[in-house]
Amino acid sequence: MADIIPNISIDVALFGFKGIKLEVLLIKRDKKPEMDQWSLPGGYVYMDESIKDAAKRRLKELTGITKLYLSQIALFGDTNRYPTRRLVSVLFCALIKPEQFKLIAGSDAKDVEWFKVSELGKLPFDHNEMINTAMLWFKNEIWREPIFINLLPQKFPLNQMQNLFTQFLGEAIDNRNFRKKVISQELVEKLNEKTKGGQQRPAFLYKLKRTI
Amino acid sequence: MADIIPNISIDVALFGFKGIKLEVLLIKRDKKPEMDQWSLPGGYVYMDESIKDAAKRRLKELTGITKLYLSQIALFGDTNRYPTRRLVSVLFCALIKPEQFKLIAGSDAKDVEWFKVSELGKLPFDHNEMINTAMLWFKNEIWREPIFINLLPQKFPLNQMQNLFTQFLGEAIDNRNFRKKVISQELVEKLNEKTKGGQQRPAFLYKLKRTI
DNA sequence: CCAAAAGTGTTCAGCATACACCCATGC
DNA sequence: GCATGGGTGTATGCTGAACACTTTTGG
Repeated sequence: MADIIPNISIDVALFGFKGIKLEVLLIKRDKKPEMDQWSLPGGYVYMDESIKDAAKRRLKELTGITKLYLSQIALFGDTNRYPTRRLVSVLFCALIKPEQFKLIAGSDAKDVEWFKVSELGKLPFDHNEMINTAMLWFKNEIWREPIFINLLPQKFPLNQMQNLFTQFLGEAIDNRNFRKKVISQELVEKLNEKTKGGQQRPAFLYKLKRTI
Repeated sequence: MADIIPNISIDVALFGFKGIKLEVLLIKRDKKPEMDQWSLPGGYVYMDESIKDAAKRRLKELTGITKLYLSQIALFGDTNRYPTRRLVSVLFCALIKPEQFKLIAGSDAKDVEWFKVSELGKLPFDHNEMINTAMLWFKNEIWREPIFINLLPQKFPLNQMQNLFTQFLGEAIDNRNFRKKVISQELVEKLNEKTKGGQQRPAFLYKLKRTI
């Protein structure tokens, strides 16, 4: 069980949403190369473990969560993507509700934290490209399989959902059309509750009718 | 240049079309395991070569063709997919016009031949699953990016094109709707030529207006 | 009463689907 | 003349896109 595949790694882009800006989980590296830099959490694959199982394991180590939507997005195989040796990496993405778990900085991380996707600086290796690839992938999937709904809390106003969609699509959405669409597709169900404590008119809360 | 990445391979599903049935290229293995079995052509990745370059190189070795649409489809990473050691394989697909080149059985193949996709038997390893995955991928892509048009010869009657689409989609297509669609999307252009030598009414030939 | 966000309907165009018959040729 | 595949048009419904104003609350 201790043996790892020497030239393959996995990286996990874990997205979360707390109502305003889409965020991605980064760890502060506690090993070389790129010691102390913030980067996507990665990991190796054991010899007797499938690639996907390695990603699941890594995700569990980070969040404690086991049952989760996890999708293989792309393969990064350029010769020079990793400085010290030839390493091919498989990118996985997952979407979580940050409220549901507590971050755990594993043995190879000094720290772990959420960063707003729109405010990221330069990350080590090809990790910026990985995040861009993931965002593009979500953008293409967004109406085919609205998996991003896993990011939303149990109850939420529709404007929050629309805000989330907007960030994936990278462009404005007409709110009337948006409401019609999510209701006609039976993605959401209206509740008899409203938001409280805002400075403006309270909004009805909705819950998801589907899970993926 | 001689060193290879020990736990990664690529496999190439090369599709061709001669007017009737969709075909896939298989080689007769000249090495263990599965000696003498027909299987997808595969190969290893050199240490100083990107994954995609390895696929391109392998394709060139098989067909002599260098400029070609080549797409990474999926990763096969189960622990037991290869009998003698842990091997993760990246599946690539390409679509070619069989008329344009001559098959070359490489050093690790006793023979190389086209097989009708609909008539394949059990292949070694997970190669049946690979072909199914590729077919499904094409089915999903078929109208978004009609790459399969690379399979068609320079000039072809529309019924041949429709036949090809039908095989990818796995269901019948209404011929009036099909014609309207490919013409309105400007995929094809009508020529002033007709088929000859058939037993029935000659058909107008078309050529592609787009390449991908 | 004012600022701020919530909420609501209609129209239009384009596209996918369904559907059945006549045409041109070789034999 | 008949068998075989080639070729054509219309009507309908759905979906996505565009578009502006009224409502409700807190301060």
